[in-house]
Amino acid sequence: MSDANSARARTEETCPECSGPLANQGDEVICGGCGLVVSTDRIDRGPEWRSFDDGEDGTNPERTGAPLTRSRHDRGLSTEIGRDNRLKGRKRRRLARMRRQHDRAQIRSKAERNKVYGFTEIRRLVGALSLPKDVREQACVLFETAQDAGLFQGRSLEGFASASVYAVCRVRAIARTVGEIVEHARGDAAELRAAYDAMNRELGLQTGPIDPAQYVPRYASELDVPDRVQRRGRELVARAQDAGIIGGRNPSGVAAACLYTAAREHDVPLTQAEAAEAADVTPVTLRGTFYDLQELND
DNA sequence: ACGATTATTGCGTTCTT
DNA sequence: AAGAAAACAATAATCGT
Repeated sequence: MSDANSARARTEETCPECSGPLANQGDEVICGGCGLVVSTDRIDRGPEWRSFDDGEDGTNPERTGAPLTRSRHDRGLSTEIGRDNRLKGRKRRRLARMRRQHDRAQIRSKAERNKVYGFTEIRRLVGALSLPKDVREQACVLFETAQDAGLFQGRSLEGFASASVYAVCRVRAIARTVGEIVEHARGDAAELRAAYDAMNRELGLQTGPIDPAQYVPRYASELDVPDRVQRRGRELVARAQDAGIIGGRNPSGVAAACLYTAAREHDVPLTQAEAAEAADVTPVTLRGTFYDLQELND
C-alpha cells in the first residue's frame, strides 16, 4: 500500500511555480493555485501479482499451477491434452489417441529421466564419499529395483539416491553413518529415511550391524592419537563385542568410547568431548559404553 | 506405532593447575 | 581458588523393529 501511493506523498510539497498547495486529481498532481500539472503517475507500483493462497500475509508470489513437489521428476509441472466434448467423431477419437500416446510417452520418459537423475546423484555421492566403484553399480541396481517396485510414489528421488548408497553400505558392512551421507547428499535425512525404510520393508534388504572397529582408525587419525591407542581401541571393541555390550547401540558411539578408554589407559590426553565430537555423538552417549567397559575390566 | 537409545540442557561435583 | 572435565538427571528427539 505504501509503495503504490508514493506519488501521492507529493501532496505535502508545494507548487514549483507559485508555491501554492498541491492536490491530487486522479493520477495527476495539480497545483491548487495556478492549475499547473506538477506530475503524472499512471504507473501502479504495487506488487504485479496478487496472492492466490489463503495465507494471511498475502505475499506469496505464486500465480498459477499446482504446488511444486520434489517427489515428482518434473516437480509437479506437466502438460496435458484437455478434453473438449464439443468435438465429435473422427476428431474426437484422434484427440483421444493423441492424449493416450502423450500420456504413455510421458510415463516412459518420466521413468527414464528419474533414472538418469538418480544415477548421476548416486555417482556424485559415491565419488564424494570415496567409496569403491562397485558400490555405485550396486546402488544403481538397487535404485532401479526400487523404481520398478513402485516405491517412488510420494517419496523424493533425492532420498532414494542417498538411501540406495546408504543401503549398499549397510548390506556390504561398509561403515558409513547416515550423517556422513546426508552431508554430501541433495536432500535431508528424513528423505533418506523414508526411502530407506520403504526399501527395507518392501525389498527386504539384508543388513547386518556395522562393526564399530571399522570406525576406530578413522576417528583415531582424526584425533591424532598414537597407533598403540588405536590398536588398544580395536581390542576393546572386540571385548565389548564378546561381552554383548553393543546391543542396539550406535556403533560410532561404541568406537568413540573404546578409543577414549584406550587413550586414558595410555595416559594420552583425550577428553570425552573430543572423542565424542570426532564420532559425531555426544559425551553422554560415549559414557554409556565407557561405563560398561570399565565394569568389564574390574 | 512402540520401546530403547541418543541428544540436549542445566547444574552440582570432582579433578587439575 | 578457579576452571575444566566428568557425572547426573529430566525431557525431547530419533532410531530400529
